[in-house]
This record gives sequence, C-alpha cells and structure tokens, in this order.
Amino acid sequence: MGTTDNLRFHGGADAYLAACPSRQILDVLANKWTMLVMGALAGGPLRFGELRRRLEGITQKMLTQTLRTLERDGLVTRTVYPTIPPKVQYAATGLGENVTELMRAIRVWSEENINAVLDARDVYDARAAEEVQPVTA
Amino acid sequence: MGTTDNLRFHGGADAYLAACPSRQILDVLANKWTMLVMGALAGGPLRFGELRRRLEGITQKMLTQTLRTLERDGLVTRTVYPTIPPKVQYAATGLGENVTELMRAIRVWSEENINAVLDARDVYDARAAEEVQPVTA
DNA sequence: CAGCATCCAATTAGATACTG
DNA sequence: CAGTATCTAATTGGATGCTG
Repeated sequence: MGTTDNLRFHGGADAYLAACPSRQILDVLANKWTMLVMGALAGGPLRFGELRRRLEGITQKMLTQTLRTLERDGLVTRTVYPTIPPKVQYAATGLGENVTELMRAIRVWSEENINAVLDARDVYDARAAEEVQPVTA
Repeated sequence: MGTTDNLRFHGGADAYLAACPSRQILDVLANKWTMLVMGALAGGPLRFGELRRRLEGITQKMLTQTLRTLERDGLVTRTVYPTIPPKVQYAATGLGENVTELMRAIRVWSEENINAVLDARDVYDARAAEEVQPVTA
C-alpha cells in the first residue's frame, strides 16, 4: 500500500481548506516583503546589503526573517563566501523563479493601477464622510 | 500648468520606494485573505455567508475587514438588498477582475507546488537539527 | 558585512455579546 | 443574515547593542 511516511498531497491541495498545507505557502507568498524580495531576485543574485538598499523601508530583522523563510521553503538559496568581511549571496531557486514571475505581475499591476485605486478611495471616503450627517443636514 | 489637486503618478510608480502609494495596494493584495476572497469572487458574486463558509477558518471580523478594504480600493462592490433578513452580495469590479486572475495564479501555484515546498522544509529542518551538535559529535 | 539577541511598542486577530 | 462594538490574546515589527 505504498508509503505513508508523511503527509503529502497528490492533486488534492485546496488553499480554501484551513488545514491544507498549501495555505501555509500561500501565506508566505502573500506577503509584501516576499513579493519585493523575489521581485528583486528576478534580476539575478543579490547580496544582503544590496537587497536591503533595494527594499526601501525594510529593517534588517524583517529582511533576515523573510529570507530565512524563503530559504526554508526552497524558493531562495543562500550562499556564504567565507571572506572577510563575509559576503552572502541570495538567489532564486528553480522553484522560486516560477513564482517570481507571478509575483512580479502583481507588483506591476499595483504600479500600473495605483491611480485607479486612489481614485476609488477618494470616492469611498467622500461617501463615508457624508454618512456622518453633515452639519448642513 | 494643469491640475496639482492631488498626488497621482503617471508611469512612475515604484513599489520599491517606501513612500510610493503603489506599495499600499501591494500590501492589500499581498494578503492571504485578499487572495482567497478575490479568488472566490472570480466565480461570480457571493453573499457574505457564502464567502465565510468558502474561506474556511476566517472569522467574521476578518472577512468584514477584508471586504471593506477591497470595497474602498475599488476591487469589490457591495450590494445590499433591503430584504428581511438582509442580503448582501459582493462582486469583483472590472478593476478587481484583472488582479483576480493574477492572484488565482499564485494560489494555484501554491496548491501545485506544496509538496516541493514541504520537501524543502524537511531538508532545511533536518540540517538545522544537525547544527545543534548531535550528542554523537 | 551580515547577521543574532533582546526588549518593547504597535498592530493584528480571535472570542464574545449585541443589533437592525 | 450581516453585520458592529469591545475586550483581550497573540503576533508582528522596530530599535538597539553586540559579534564572527
């Protein structure tokens, strides 16, 4: 009856089920920093410091944390060059490259449609302000 | 010299810049519940309760919060039918439909590649366990 | 340079009770 | 049914100091 050594799915993964492991990586991928890190690595390997400068606003802690998670999940490789000072290079794995393109698409969409979103917000917020019975009501 | 009434971008949005508004929607999109909600709405409009049942594990509070954000950003419409009991239907807007497809791709990738990710984790965790000097060292 | 460890502030998320 | 309001628990994230 084959191996039952560990829990694996074979065509039946469904992220809509709370217990399905696929929701775990979805949660890793569905993250602002993951999107930006993988997007940055789409252009080739980068060092830690290069990534930090590229992702404006990220703290060292968050970058380390994000990279560790991605490394653990097999989306990124971490190569340490035992030089002084140390040099550490991060690169997308084959597995990571696939999803990198998908994330790039979302980032590009964000950049291209930001104005439409901002406009929608203005409309929504103006409506919300009205509801709070204007003094002239 | 034209209008300068509010801050809008014209081809220069860059999510890698901390202050760029495009990072704000990226943050909205790069969210587990956003991915699942928009994915569910890809099949057509759904009521609040239908969504809640579809997204196993989401609380009423999180669903409300997610839907409000998406509505404000123009990705989802909210239609209230003044019946008793009330019926509220959510649907993706034209703007939302575009990005829905992109998010669906990420969810499908998660479902298709979950095994590879789980395998990578096993390898990583086994390595990490070794580092903690095994008693036989 | 590329981290780790720690402490603390802030945000997020869950549970619960109530309403038109 | 589809929420709102509130309280609390848990997680996240930032700042700082130190290290190979």
